[in-house]
Amino acid sequence: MKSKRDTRREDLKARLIGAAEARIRSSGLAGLRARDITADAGCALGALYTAFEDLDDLVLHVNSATLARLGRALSEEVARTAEPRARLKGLARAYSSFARDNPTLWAALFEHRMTSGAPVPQWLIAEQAVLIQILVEPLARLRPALGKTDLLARARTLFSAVHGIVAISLENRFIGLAPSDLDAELLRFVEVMVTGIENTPET
Amino acid sequence: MKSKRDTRREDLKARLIGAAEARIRSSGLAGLRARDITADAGCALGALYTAFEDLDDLVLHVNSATLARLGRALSEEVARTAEPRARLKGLARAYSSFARDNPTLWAALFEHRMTSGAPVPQWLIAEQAVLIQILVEPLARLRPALGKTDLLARARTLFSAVHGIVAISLENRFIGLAPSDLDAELLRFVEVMVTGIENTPET
DNA sequence: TGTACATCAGTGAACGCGCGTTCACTGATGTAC
DNA sequence: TGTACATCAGTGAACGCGCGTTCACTGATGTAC
Repeated sequence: MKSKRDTRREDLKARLIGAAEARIRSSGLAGLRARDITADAGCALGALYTAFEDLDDLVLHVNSATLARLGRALSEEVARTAEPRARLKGLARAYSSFARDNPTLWAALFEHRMTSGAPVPQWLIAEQAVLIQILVEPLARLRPALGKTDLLARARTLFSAVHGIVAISLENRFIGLAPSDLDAELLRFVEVMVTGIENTPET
Repeated sequence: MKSKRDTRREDLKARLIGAAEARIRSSGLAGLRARDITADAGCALGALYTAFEDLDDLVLHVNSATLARLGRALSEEVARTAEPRARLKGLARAYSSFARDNPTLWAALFEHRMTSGAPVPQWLIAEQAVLIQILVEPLARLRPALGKTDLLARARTLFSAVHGIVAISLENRFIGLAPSDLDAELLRFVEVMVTGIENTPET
């Protein structure tokens, strides 16, 4: 059974992740400060460095939690819609909704860079891979003859394209679609993509 | 005619922009330092603040120069290929090449946020709009019946999607296509999109 | 169960430094006559 | 053209502060008997 120390430690970690998440939600990743987080979490500044490697490490854990929530949102859509075309459209809409509802947390997934310049750790990459698999499955049903490698490439392209459309629309820094037109344009886009993927001849 | 003062001033601005550009090219936007720039430009630290509002303002001017170079790269492709489908594919490839050849400058276009949290100034937005117009023209020839608003929406979607595919592939933080597969996948993608745009019924 | 000691999670003041921006100064450029 | 004065672009040392991280300390938790 868990020692009191272990329980406290886990509780501290959870409070720090929760506080960091709330701060990113309200002020964005760029406004994240160690002092704010620890104050919100009700612990000393130094405690952050006993629970996590450093601030980057904490952000990675927030991103992990965000990926998990995104994964749950997409899985709900999977449970809701079986037919491949409809499911892919639903997934695009779910992705767009998630990004719109959690703009700063979602942005942190892509904005965050390690201070040291180190690459994103493998365990986070692996968590991302799970999401791509959600796309592979309906694509495989649309193109049963396609090999694993091709399916993965198609899934990544589809994900990246949908992400680009959502990202450029939501940050209003570059010229993108007005948010009101986003979902309609996104559905049209996925429709076109899916039809294309179904009918494109093998290469 | 220009006074000696005006000439010097323009020269100073150009040197600062050049130095900042070179620094972003080699170390990325995050590594940009006022001291490095002015040292490279051969002027005093304070000179930066006589030539530009602040560091953000200088970065905006670098981004403007980058947009201009991107615009020239795309225009060359326009001159090379008239047929709409082939031109759109060529533009996607040119965009991907530009991003690959100028990764940090290209990334700065999307990464840079005003320190003050102010929005991107209108004059920069206007420079971006010109690039979207390059897509509108061939799309209009593919779908002559489509209205201006719809064409613009289609152009923005296409741009955003291509951008997303390139962006996620080039930053290797998120799961994207391997760079070696990028161009092939991009061409296939544009092919599918264009065919879809040609054939999708009016809404 | 109770006591004595050991450990170590958590504390928070202090460190250290990076870095954008300012400002009193000066020497080159421009103006007036 | 030449001289005297005015302007102001450019200088660079100094400012100021934000902020991640450390570390000597302490009190709560765990262990041994």
